[in-house]
Formats: sequence, structure tokens, C-alpha cells
Amino acid sequence: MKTQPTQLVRLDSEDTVVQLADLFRLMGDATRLRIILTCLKEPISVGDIAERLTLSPSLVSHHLRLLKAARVLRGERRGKQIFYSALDEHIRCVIEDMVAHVGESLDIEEVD
Amino acid sequence: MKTQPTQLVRLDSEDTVVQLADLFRLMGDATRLRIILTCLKEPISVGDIAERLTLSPSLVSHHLRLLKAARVLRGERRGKQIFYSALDEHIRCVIEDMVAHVGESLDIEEVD
DNA sequence: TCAACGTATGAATATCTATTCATATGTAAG
DNA sequence: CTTACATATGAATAGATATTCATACGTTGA
Repeated sequence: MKTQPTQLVRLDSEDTVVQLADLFRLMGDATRLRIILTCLKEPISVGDIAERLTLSPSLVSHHLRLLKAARVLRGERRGKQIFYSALDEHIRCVIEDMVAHVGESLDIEEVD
Repeated sequence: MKTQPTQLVRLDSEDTVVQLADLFRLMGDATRLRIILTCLKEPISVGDIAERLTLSPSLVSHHLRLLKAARVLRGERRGKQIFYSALDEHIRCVIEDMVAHVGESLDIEEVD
């Protein structure tokens, strides 16, 4: 069971906009977005992400640090490995909406 | 009446991810996000955006060019002015979902 | 045609950021 | 405790990008 936010998020507020922009910027890198998508499927270790996306573990770790700090992902230790997964499901919605946008854009591609 | 996308958008596809990342990156700048939010409320001219956000018309125009190219916004000429507005409603959904994410994150702020 | 206004564009720059490499930290097994 | 493995961190760097300034383009009215 999830508690409701106590205060409404004000879209006009300066720091709310900055906060949103920070999150979008995080998703605005193809490598990082691929990492997010990979973690959305199932919890997965740093090494496995690196292997699946053919990236260096170091690079993956750098990105994971940012994503964890922004509360997009969370890490859970299991023995020597750390498994990363989505902190909540909103990110999935955000991406799905954006996919819909891309889909529509593609659809009217021939217009001009 | 809107036609349906003829082809499914494949999330695994390399260029789909890049396309998505490009869009997120566009929204990942606070100034640009403020411009988007302003245009989401109602069609508004370049000069009025600049005034409302206290930005130079030149800077606004630079950002609008990118947002138009990415099909986030559209521009429509009315006399000397050009009014910008959202091309479709998906961007609004994307932002709303992200606001929800921020709301949840704020809600558990005290956890660690 | 000219002037005035609104918008767009190009170059220059200072800042930011993704990536790499080397190294450190933490964990489990022997 | 040491070795091996998994992940994290810090510095260095090459490339990207937001902003500014100057200038050009397009539109309207005189």
C-alpha cells in the first residue's frame, strides 16, 4: 500500500521544472536509456547489463550511479553482485507515452 | 480522425532508442522544458514566450527550432507573429507521468 | 519602397557531459 | 589473510550544447 503525496507538485514552480528536466536529461542519453530499459525488464546485475549492451562495467556503473541518485533505479545486493531494477513504475509509463508520440510522428512522416 | 501507426514501434531497435533519447534530451533542459510547458497551455508567439519567461527572443527561437524539428511543437503564422503549440498531446502525458514520479520520490524523501 | 516589427540564423564561447583508463572498495571462497 | 571477482570511484579528455551577440529574413503598414 502506497501513501499519497502530501503536497501537490506545482508545475509552475521553478525547482519542480528543474527537477523534471534533470530526470528527462538522464533519459536523454541513448546508452543510459538502454540501461533503464534493460532494468525495466527484470532486476539485473551490473556485469550482465554491461555484457548485454556491450559496454564496459565501469561505464555502466557510472550511469547507474546517476540513475540511482535520481531515484529512477534501485540497487539490491545479492552476494557479490548488485541487481538493479526500476524504483517505481512511472518511468515505464513515461517511456510508453513517448513511444506513442514517436509512433504518431512516424505516422505523419510524409506530411511535409 | 487519426490513422493508426502502420508499424509497431520496437523498443529494442537501436534507432528507436536513439529517437526516444533525442526527445528526452530535448525535454532535459529546464529552459526548453519551460518553453514546452508554456506552449502546452495555449498557442503563444515567440515574443510572448520570451517575455513570459524573461528570455531573449533569440534564445527562444533557437530552442523552438529544435522543438519544431523534433515534432514536439508546431508553429503557425498569424501576421507578423508565429504562434507555437503542441503538435500532439502525448508530450503532456509524458510530463504528467514524470510529475507523478517526482511526486512519489518526494513522498519517500525521508527514507534514506 | 521604406521603415518597423517579429522571428530566424550563424558564429563564437564557456560550460557541461559521456567515455576511458587506472585504481580502489567490497564481498565471497580457499 | 589472500586471492579472485564484482562493482565503484576519480581524474583526464574529447565532444556536445546552451547562451550571447550580431545580423539576416520575412511581413505589415505608410
